[in-house]
Amino acid sequence: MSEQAHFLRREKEAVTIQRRKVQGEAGSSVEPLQLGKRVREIRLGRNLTLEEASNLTGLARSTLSKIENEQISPTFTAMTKLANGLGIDIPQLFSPAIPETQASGRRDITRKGQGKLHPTATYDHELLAAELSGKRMIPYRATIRARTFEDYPDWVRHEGEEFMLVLSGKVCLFTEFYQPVELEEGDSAYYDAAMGHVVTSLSDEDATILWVTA
Amino acid sequence: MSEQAHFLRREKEAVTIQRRKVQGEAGSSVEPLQLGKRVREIRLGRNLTLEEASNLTGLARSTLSKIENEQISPTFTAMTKLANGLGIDIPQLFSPAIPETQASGRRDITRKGQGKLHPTATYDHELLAAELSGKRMIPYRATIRARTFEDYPDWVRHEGEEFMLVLSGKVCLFTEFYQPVELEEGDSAYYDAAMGHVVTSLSDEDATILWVTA
DNA sequence: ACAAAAAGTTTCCTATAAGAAACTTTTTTA
DNA sequence: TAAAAAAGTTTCTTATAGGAAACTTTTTGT
Repeated sequence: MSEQAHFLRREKEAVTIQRRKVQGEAGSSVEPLQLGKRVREIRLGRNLTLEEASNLTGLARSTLSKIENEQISPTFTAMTKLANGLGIDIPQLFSPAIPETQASGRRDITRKGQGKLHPTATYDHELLAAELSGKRMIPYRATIRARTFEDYPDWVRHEGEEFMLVLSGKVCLFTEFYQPVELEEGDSAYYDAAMGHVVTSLSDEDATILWVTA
Repeated sequence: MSEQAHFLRREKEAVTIQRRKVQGEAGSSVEPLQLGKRVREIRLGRNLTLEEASNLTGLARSTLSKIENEQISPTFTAMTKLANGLGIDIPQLFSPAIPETQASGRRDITRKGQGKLHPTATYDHELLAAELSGKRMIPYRATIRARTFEDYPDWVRHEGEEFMLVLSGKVCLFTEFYQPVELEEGDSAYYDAAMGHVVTSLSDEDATILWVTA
C-alpha cells in the first residue's frame, strides 16, 4: 500500500522495486485490525523474504504467508515468535491501522550542536527537535560534567519511560531497585522514569548522552 | 517532563543513593510469559466469573479456562476478544512477568553491539532493550550499508513518531512531502512515521543511526 | 452437615492453525 | 527471450484451538 519512493530511484533498479506491493486487497473484513498487512509491511520494511523471516521467527514460510494474507489468525505463541524474530511491536498490531490519507507530515531536523540549550549546574541539556510541539518523545543531548560524583542530585522521577545512549565518555547510571551500572560509549539503557534515576560522569572528560523520554 | 531542578542538592543527599535495593541485573533472560496467569489475575481483579467473562468476550467458558490454565495458546482473534471484552492491556501480556520484588520499575541495559540483531539487505537492525516489551518507545541502532542508494525499499510507514540521530557516517533522509536532507554525525531528525520515510547511506563506510520509535 | 447452586475443569468433537512439500509467479541470468 | 533461481502461494496433513456439554470442585443457604 505504500506509494512508491520514486524520487531517488535509479532507472533499471527502479522497476524492480515497484513490483513489490499489490498483493490481493484481501478485504477480510473479519479482522478490523489488518494484522497481516502490517506484518508484511514490517517484513518488507526490513527487506526480508519469507524465507529469511521464517528463519528468524521459526515459523514456516507458508504460515507467514498465510498470516500476511489474513488467511489465518496466529496464536499467541506464533505472535510471540513473530515479535521476537522480527522485532515487531505487538501493541501496534492491536491498534487500528492508520488510514493512508491520514499521513500527516511533521518533520524537524536538528543539526549537531544546534539544539535549544538549557545549561544547568551539572548537566547541559540540548533539546532536539525543539520546533515540534506535542511530540510523544522528547529527545535531548545531555553533557554530564566530569566527576560530578560528589554532588549529584537526588533521585529524579517522573511519569513515562526513558531511553538513554552514551555518545561519549563513561557514566554511571543509578536506578532505584537496581545496582548502579557503568555505561560506556555505545551502551544504552531503558527504564521506567517513575523509578528514581540519576546519571553521573566517571570520566575525566565530560560525557555526552542522548536521552529520549516518552 | 520536569527533571531539572534536582541538581542543586549536594553532599548530604549523596548518601541517599548508596542504599538501593540489591537486585540482579535485570531482565536478561527470557521469562515465560505467563499469559494465563495474568489473564486470570485481570479477570479476578474485576470480580468476574468465567461465565461473565465469557459473555463479555464472546469466548466459551471452557476456552477461557484453558487459556488461564495455559492449556492452549489463544489466537490473535481470541486475544482481541479478550482485550476488548475485559479491557486487557495487550502489551502487558507480551512482557515477561515482572517479579514482585521489582514491580516498581523496569530497567534494561544493552551494551554496545549486544542488542538483538536483525540483519537485512540494506539495514542492519540492532534492537536495544529487547528484553523489555510493552515499551512506549522502540530504540534500535541501524547500520546503513554504504551506498545502498539503488536498492533501498519502498516508503516505510507506520503508526507513531520517530526520532533518529546519526551516530556515524553520512546519510540521506527522505521523507514524503519534504526535500531529502543530508545528515551527518550528530545531526538528528524527528518526524511522523505515518509519513513515508527512508534512509540511505551517502558515505563510503557504513553509517550508523540511532532510531527511536514511539 | 447436607443439598443445591455456582464456579471451574475436562472431555469430546469440530474448526482451524502450523508445517512440509508441491505448485505458481516473479525476478534474475545468460 | 528462455531457462534457472528465488519468492510467494496453495494444498495436504497433523496438531491444536474453540465451543458444547458432561463432570468436578467450591460456595451458599438452611
